[in-house]
Amino acid sequence: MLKLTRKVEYALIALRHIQSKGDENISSAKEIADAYGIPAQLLAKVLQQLAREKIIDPVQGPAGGYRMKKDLESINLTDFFELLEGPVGLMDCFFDSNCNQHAQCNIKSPILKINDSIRTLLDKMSVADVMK
Amino acid sequence: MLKLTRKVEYALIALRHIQSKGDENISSAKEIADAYGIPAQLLAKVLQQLAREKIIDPVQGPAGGYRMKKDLESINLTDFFELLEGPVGLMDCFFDSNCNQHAQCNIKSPILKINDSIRTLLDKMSVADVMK
DNA sequence: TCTTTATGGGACTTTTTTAGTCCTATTTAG
DNA sequence: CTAAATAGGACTAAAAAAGTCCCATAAAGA
Ligand code: FES
Ligand code: FES
Repeated sequence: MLKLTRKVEYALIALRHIQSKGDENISSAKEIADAYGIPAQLLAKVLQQLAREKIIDPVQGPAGGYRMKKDLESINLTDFFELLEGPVGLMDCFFDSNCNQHAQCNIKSPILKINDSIRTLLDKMSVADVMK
Repeated sequence: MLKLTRKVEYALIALRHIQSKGDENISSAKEIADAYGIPAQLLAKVLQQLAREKIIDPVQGPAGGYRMKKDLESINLTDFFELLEGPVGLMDCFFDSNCNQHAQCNIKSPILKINDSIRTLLDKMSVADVMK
C-alpha cells in the first residue's frame, strides 16, 4: 500500500546513474544493471520506455547506450510516475468511474481531498529534486 | 501504485457510517456491508480489527454490532493506515533493510525525502478530517 | 432452555498486480 | 561479418490483495 513500483525505482536509479556520468558519456542498460544488481532485461524495458518518452536518448550498436536528453528539473514527479505507471490515484474510482457496487459510497470526495494533497506535493517536486 | 487497499477503504466507509448513526445506535457488519455493497465477511474482519485497536466498541449477540469508541480527531492517517496495513513507506528498504541486492543504491535517501513529505502530510490529517 | 443472530478468528482460495524471463529483430562499431 | 547494443512482443512466476469457508463464542428473546 502506497508503494512505489520497482519500475519507478529502477528508472530513478538509472537516471541518477546516467546523469552522474555526464553528457559526454553514455551508459548501457547492462552496465547499470550490473552496477546495482537489477535484472538486465527488466531495466532494458524501463530504459526503452524512458527513451520513448524522450527523457533519455538511445544510441544503438555496440558501445551504445543512453545519455540524458530532457532536463530533469522540468519533469515533476506526478508526470514521471504517470508516464511509467499510468494514472496515480489512491483509489481506482477517480479515473475508472465504474464503481457501480458502491453507489452510495460516503468517502469518495473525502478521499479525493487526500489524493489532491498528495498530487500537489508530487507536482511541486521535480525528478531532479529527488536526485539532490 | 500509490493506492489505498480496499481494507482501508472499507474501514473508512464503515467508520463514517457508524459515526453518522450517532453514539446511541449500533451498526452491525451486515448492515454496513449491505448498505455499500461490501463483502460481509471481509468487512467483518476489518471491523474486528478496528475493535481490537479500540477504535470501535463491539456489542455481541443478536442486535449486536459496533459503536464508536475513540475520537476520530485523535487518530492521524499515518497511524490509521499503519494499524490496518503495517508500515507505510514508498519502498520496503525503509523498514526491511534487507536490501542486499542494491548495495550501492543511489536513491535511498532521496526517496526517503519524498516519503517523509508524504508522511508529514498524512500525519497532519486526522481520520475525522477525511470525513468532513 | 433453545434458537437465532451477532462478533471473533483461523485457514484457505481466487484474483489481480507486479516482477521477471525468453526470444527474436534491428542497428552499428570494429 | 560479428559482436554488442537497443527495441519490443509474449510469456511465466511470484507476491500481494481480495474474498470465501468454516467453526467457535456471546447473548437477546421467544
Ligand atoms: S468506493 Fe468507489 S467511490 Fe467510494
Ligand atoms: S533499492 Fe533498497 S535502498 Fe534503494
